[in-house]
Amino acid sequence: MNPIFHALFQKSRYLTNCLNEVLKQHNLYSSQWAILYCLHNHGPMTLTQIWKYLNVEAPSITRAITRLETLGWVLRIDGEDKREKIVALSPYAEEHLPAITKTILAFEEEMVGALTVEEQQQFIILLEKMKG
Amino acid sequence: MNPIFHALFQKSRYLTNCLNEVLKQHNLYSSQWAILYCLHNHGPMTLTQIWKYLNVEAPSITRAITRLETLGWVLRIDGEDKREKIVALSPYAEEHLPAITKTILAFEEEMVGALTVEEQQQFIILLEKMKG
DNA sequence: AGTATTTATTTAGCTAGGTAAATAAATGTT
DNA sequence: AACATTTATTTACCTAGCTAAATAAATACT
Repeated sequence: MNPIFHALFQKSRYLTNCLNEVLKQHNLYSSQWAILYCLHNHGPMTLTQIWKYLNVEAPSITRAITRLETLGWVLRIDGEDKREKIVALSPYAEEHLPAITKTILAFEEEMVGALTVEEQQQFIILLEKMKG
Repeated sequence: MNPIFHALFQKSRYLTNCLNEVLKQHNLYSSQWAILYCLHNHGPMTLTQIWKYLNVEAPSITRAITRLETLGWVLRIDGEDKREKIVALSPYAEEHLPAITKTILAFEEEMVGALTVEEQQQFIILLEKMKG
């Protein structure tokens, strides 16, 4: 097997584990944070907007949102189109996001700090080149 | 969030999904194939050797081996040290591995073919640079 | 208007990773 | 030899992705 795949999968697992470790102090998992971050940038979104943006399937998002709702991070609001549910950050989330963002920025600096900006760009270009 | 992480996680998911798709014709999942490939290269191994090599936790391997055993791909043999179980490829696996390897090589060529050898090396170097 | 199709979300059930704790055999210590 | 510690595997249970199918609302068609 091409070592690229082994290396890529392994680093991906490793980084999500690290991210989960770091997010423990905020009682969050990395996938939950991805959603909060998404909502923070875009404002309230429908489930469909979220899963399309994050590039995962709908059921994963349904489950994550349900969890985030019971934990008090997000609110589910009925849309005008009664089929869709709009998801928004709760005041609790708004309040805590700055501290979490700080944690994340430190984490990213630690993980990716050894790479120059050019190397980071190069890395993404190479990633994109795998299967067009 | 640094786009590197988003891109990395996403490509990792995408590639495992593609790999699963391609392995369907052999009735295998990517994680199962990783173990078969490992055994093919190293010969019979203990569970501990396998999970250390693949860099995952022991319970994931226990589960996968149990599944591979009931499907007839591997055999579990008691070691001299009665605590450890030695895992070996079954004759069935030995028989089918060449065809599977062929499938995998074609898949890899498709996925990584757009990258030159230098780019592939560069990619791995950049991956390694993330968190030393 | 009534029916068929599409779209948004959810449910059920699968693989695949993780941690924590249980079990059983081997090894070390006194 | 008896007891404590370490090591290998397993079990139980969690997150997190996936597909397939169910449900419910909106839209299109005739």
